[in-house]
Amino acid sequence: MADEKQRKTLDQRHRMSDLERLRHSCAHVMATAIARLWPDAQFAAGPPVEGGYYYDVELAHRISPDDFPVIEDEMKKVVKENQTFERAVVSREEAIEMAQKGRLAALGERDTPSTFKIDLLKDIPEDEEILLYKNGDFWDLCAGPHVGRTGNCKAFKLMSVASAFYKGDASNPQLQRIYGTCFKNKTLLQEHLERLEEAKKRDHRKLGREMGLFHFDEMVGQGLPLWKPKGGIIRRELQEFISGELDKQGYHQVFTPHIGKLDLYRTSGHFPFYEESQYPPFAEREALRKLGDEGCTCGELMNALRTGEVEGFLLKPMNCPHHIRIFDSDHHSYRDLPVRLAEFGTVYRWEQSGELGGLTRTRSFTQDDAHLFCTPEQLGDEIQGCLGLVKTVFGVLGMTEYTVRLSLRDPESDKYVGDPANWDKAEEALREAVRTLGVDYTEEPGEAAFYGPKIDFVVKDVIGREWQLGTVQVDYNLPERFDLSYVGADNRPHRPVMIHRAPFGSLERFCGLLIEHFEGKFPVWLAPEQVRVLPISEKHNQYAEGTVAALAEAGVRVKSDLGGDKIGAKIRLARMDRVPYMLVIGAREEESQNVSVRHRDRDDLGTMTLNDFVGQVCEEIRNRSL
RNA sequence: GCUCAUGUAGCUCAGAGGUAGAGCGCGUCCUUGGUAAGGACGAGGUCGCGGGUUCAAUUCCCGCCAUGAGCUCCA
Repeated sequence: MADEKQRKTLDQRHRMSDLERLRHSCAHVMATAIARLWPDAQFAAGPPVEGGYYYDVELAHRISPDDFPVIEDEMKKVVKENQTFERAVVSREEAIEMAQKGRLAALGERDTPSTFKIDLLKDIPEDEEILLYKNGDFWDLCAGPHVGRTGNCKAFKLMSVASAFYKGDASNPQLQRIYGTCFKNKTLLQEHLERLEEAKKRDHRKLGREMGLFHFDEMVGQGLPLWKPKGGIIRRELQEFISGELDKQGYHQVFTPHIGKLDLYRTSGHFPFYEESQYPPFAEREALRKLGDEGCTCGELMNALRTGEVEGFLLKPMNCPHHIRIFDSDHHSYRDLPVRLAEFGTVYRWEQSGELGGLTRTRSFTQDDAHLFCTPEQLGDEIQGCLGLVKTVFGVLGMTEYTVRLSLRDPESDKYVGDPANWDKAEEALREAVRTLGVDYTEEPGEAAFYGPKIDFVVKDVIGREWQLGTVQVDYNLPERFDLSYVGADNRPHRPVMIHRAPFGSLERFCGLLIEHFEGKFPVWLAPEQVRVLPISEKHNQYAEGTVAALAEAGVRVKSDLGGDKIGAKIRLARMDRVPYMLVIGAREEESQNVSVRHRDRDDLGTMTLNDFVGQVCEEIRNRSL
């Protein structure tokens, strides 16, 4: 697996774009500057990444953003010196000798060897040649390629410093990772920095607070979102939208408790296998009392829960076991299949504290979950149905910026359960379905769940992080573990295949990305407040209230601003609240029984009768127009 | 979970070893104004929580909690 990844990066290096080549070269310029400032620096890897580059360094001095100007000044000198990037092919022995003398990723020989470079050398396959690059006195182990001269790195900036485990392994030491970016010229760099600033304004955490959509409360707990009334409206609208689609596609909605007996999860295999990422189980009161009387320790209690000696309950980390028990509560003939059970199911997972963030990663979240039980023959059609649903959902919301990932098993690994022949069938069924979908997709070997392959829809957030939203997963494992069966045409029992699917994935995460996608400017059907009525003076408050009543009667979410502000201020406020429609009401409107319509983005839409406006807005809501 | 940073009014932030300030928001009053900010006055803070150093801590030190970035993880 590590080799696989290593190989991939190597491949990518040889296929670098011009910009990546420039950024990769800038990483060397930065390393040169750091080596001048701190000669004891030990460098690991320094590749280009989306938006820039980084270089990992081990250094006694803790680099902070305060050091950036100093490093950048030194980098400017290196750029000004306009050193040539020279490529050298050396023997393995020569490379190792240089590394032993501390000569790699350094400006001269040192007392200490270039430890990380020695280790990286070991990872280069025997049949591959060893490449070094040098600029000035700075030699580095590097497959390249690079730009011609350091003078090409004209427009760069150091962005941030963080830490990263060496080779991405949490058991390895942590290095300081310094991020920078580089562009062909200063204008492009400036534009990039402005884009980043703009993007931050769309951050769902910022907008969520400003717009009063959700709240995280220290007293409630980390990663446990509270949906406020306005966010609640968005969530409810999304659920109603999905429910409508489910009805069309022959799903049955079910409701299940938020907890289940540990035995349920022992059978599914999730306990104690995923114990570390679950809220701890709780024992029955009687059992606790008895163990307490016996002077049992917490450790002993946990062990007893693990072995099943003491029965306990778990907050549900997923909905599948409950749905499986619903399926299994009836006898099924092949004529009944597929059975499609759906639920907006809230699940609880003990995510690592450092992983939590806004709505995108939480400890309680609600999946728009469903489990389909079908015959092996039905699998292909059912997958296509699921993918179609995901595509429909994304389409209605205008989310076109997604990538599709087909996650397959790693044929080398033994972590996967089930019959390889079934895996082949499932992978082929998914591949076939995603092709039919007509979108670009990437195949990712080794990314499958342990119980089956899957297709994920992935969307980026404002700072470029990728998040999995919609997912369709094939599962041969759980039907086996729960010994599910249906009666076939041959009157004999057969094992159904299960599909797990969720178009949104998690409502929390989806809403987070949706907020960023719309910049808080939701389409009318989703907007918490759809229309605001703005009387020009208090003389028209009564007519305004009548207008509000008429809209509310028609099912429109409407409010009025009856305060003493001037109309300009009221408009400003409504726009900042991102209300789609504003109705300006004054003497002229009251006289003619009309309303003046203004849109948050399209400005003045002219005057029309209240009835016409109600008709238009209701139509827009009904169609879920964008 | 790890590394680093941050935590001051509802929000955005300034500040200094001697118990606090701005803008916005909020409240009251004046203004009744035609398409992105009318005016006056006022209320609001145990300076995240708990220890320590000090005559004195919101400020310095330690621990915890929370948030952010990155890494690791994600059934």
